[in-house]
Amino acid sequence: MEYQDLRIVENPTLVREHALDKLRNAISRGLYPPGMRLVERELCEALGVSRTSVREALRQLQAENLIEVGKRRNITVAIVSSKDAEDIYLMREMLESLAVQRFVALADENAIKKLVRIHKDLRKVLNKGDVRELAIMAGEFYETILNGSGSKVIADMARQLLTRVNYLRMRSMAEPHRLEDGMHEWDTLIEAIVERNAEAAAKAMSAHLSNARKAIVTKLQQEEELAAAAVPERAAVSSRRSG
Amino acid sequence: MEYQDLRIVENPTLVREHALDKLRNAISRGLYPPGMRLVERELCEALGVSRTSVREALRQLQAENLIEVGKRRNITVAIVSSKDAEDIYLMREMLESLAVQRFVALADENAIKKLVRIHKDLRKVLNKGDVRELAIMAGEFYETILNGSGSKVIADMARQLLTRVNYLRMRSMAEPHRLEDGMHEWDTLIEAIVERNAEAAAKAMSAHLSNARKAIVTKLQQEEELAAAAVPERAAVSSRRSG
DNA sequence: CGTGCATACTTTGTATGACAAACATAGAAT
DNA sequence: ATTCTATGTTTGTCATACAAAGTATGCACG
Repeated sequence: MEYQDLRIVENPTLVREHALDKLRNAISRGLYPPGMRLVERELCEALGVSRTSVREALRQLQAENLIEVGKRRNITVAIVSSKDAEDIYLMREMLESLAVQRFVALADENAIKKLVRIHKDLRKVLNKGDVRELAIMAGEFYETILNGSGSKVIADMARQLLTRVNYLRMRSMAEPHRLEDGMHEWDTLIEAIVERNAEAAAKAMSAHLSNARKAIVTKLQQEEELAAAAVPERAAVSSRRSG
Repeated sequence: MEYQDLRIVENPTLVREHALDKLRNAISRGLYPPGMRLVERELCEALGVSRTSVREALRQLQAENLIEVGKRRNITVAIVSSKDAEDIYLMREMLESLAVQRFVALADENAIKKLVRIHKDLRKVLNKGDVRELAIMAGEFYETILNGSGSKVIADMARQLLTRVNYLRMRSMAEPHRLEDGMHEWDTLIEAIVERNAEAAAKAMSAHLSNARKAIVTKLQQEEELAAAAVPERAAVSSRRSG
């Protein structure tokens, strides 16, 4: 007779993982906005952990492109340029349309029901106008699809990209026009998923992200032009006279 | 008048970066093969650096999916399953066909000449049959295209994927049949690039990676079946009776 | 006034040493 | 042979320490 596998799923949550999560969240939801300087000792205090752990977390954030190390070694929250955003959205388009295609092929009824539920909740929250909550739920929406795509490789990569543009997404949602459009695109997407039409679902996802890309890139370009006009040149070089 | 930017490009090569490079290379070229256990203190000795630096390097490798941390916290070189390999190659197909498309659109004569030169060298090395050197040059080939794609975001991601399957690529090249095919595919690709036919180049790249994918996935599946047959079941669970 | 220099502070990179917790190993005891 | 025990190994975490580089402060002097 065989013994069953009774092992407890150990979850001693490493300190560095905890720190990593906290920092990643802070960045992705804009609590630490792009360009903000991150000082190790301050992070230690904010997180209540040692420098060792903070530094290990920072190395992971660095590999995830969420922070940048300047030439003077100082660490700042990464700034996503309009060009970067464009490429990231192109990649999301490829990855997530593939992911949703697989989701439709693989998902059981429960997964689809979950998606439909999130979608309904989204509608409700939309009417309330709470952008923060909306962003979180939209995140759940994507997450459900990624989880159901059956590919850890693709899901991981898509998640990483999503995190990088999460702050931009949130700000983009603040514009009511884009929100309405996005909701319609989601409607189409959900419809295709419920009908288990993989092809249509992939197309819908692709269209949705393509539109989101255009909106965000346009907005970023405008901001970049404004910034360039306001500070004629060499703005980034002189670190002194910024205040 | 503007002051020129005279700053010296500082290159104090951080110890942790050095360690990271060394480890990444060791893994990607199979010196540390998949599944190998990595012990921090041994790495310290091998690299001649402190545990602090090794651990920071390990965190980056972890974020790059080149190593895995087991439930017992032990670190091993990541094993790429046939399924992972398939997904990675699908992503490479998407990314690198896009990259080469852009390369053709953007590249100056020099970049193209460089590519042609590498291609010629590849032919020569192919006849000599030195697989290691071949793999390195093929890497340069891809790297040149990625650098010329004009997108840091895409290039980074593609590089990361390439690193993950680099060991598999090397082993795949050991099979002469696949090598010949691959060379022909490269011929087609180079031809399209020289003619500055972006569309054709993208197609050629896609076809090449698709073929490479099939070859590698098939091979991996065979190996996995063999391994499964040799060790009936629960092989991964009992860490004791393996020796 | 502001120019220049000296001094003190800050931040990062790196190394060490310490210790607990989780495991693994080898003997010892039954 | 099974179980218990003592000992070693490995990782996770912290606290320090210090050098190098950069930044800020402040003072003296023409």
